[in-house]
Amino acid sequence: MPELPEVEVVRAGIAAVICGKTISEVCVYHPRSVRRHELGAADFEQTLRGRTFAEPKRRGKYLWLPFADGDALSAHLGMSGQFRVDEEGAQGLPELRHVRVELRFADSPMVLRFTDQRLFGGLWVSPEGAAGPVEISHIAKDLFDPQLDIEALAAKIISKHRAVKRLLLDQEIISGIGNIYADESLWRAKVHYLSNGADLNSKKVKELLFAARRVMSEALAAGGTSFDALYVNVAGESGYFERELAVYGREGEPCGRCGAQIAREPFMGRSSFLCPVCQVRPKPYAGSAMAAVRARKSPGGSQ
DNA sequence: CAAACTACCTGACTGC
DNA sequence: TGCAGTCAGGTAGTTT
Repeated sequence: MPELPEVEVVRAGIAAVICGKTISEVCVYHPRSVRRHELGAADFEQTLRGRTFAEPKRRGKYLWLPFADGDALSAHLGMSGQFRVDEEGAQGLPELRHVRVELRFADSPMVLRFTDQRLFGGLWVSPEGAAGPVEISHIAKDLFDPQLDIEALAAKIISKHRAVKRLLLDQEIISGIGNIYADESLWRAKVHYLSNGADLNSKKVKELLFAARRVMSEALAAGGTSFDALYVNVAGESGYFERELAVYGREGEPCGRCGAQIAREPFMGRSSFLCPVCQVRPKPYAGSAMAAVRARKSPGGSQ
């Protein structure tokens, strides 16, 4: 499940090998992987030939690989997308399953493969996208972006009457955070995922954002989080941050701070892991929809 | 207009 | 052994 640290590991891995290389051949094996390329798979293959790669970029979980001519190859890994770099005809490689797109180069025996079991990810060409594809202009800056205005971000979060985990996961508010690092950040800052943005003060929100930046920095240094073969770097290797996770995937294990059992609760159609002691559940709003339902069921009753 | 909901996907796993 | 059902979750498009 690639989030910002995993995508950055991939970006750096690609950057180390494709800068200055010129594409000679492109094969699309599954049209869904290029569904965001509006002119279709054949055009995707044809238009990429002869392009020369410059320095790969990233915002949040999106990647774009600029070309020397000002266009770019954009990418999102979705749930299971991977880039793999191998030598043509290399021996002893494990069979790559779910190869969707292959790129070969005029000046190198390297093969760049995009693999994706679940097809949530994809590639497309962004005309004049070298400085930032227009298709991702709605995506907010991420916590590693030196241009990020943390005060403005904190103010935006505090202005929202929505659960803070929804806000962390909203890529139009702050990008790069997915389910794993959201839960880890909330645990570190001792904030319950159901807390409303408006429940928090600026100091607490910034504490949460700094926790998120820190946990993702640590994950990046460890090569990312790998639960299974669904996330690996461009050489097919797993990251080591899974063992450092405090709550995610640790239902029933003791909290590293207080010893209480880590809980798992359904939220937004996925799982939220938290320490029910360190992270105090907020009282429901008197005016919330849930409070209205309770009031209707037990008129005059109090919570 | 903001917020919430749902379709898109495949493989691993569970229960009968 | 087989098979239906469940879960994993990021994004875009649709509905409320």
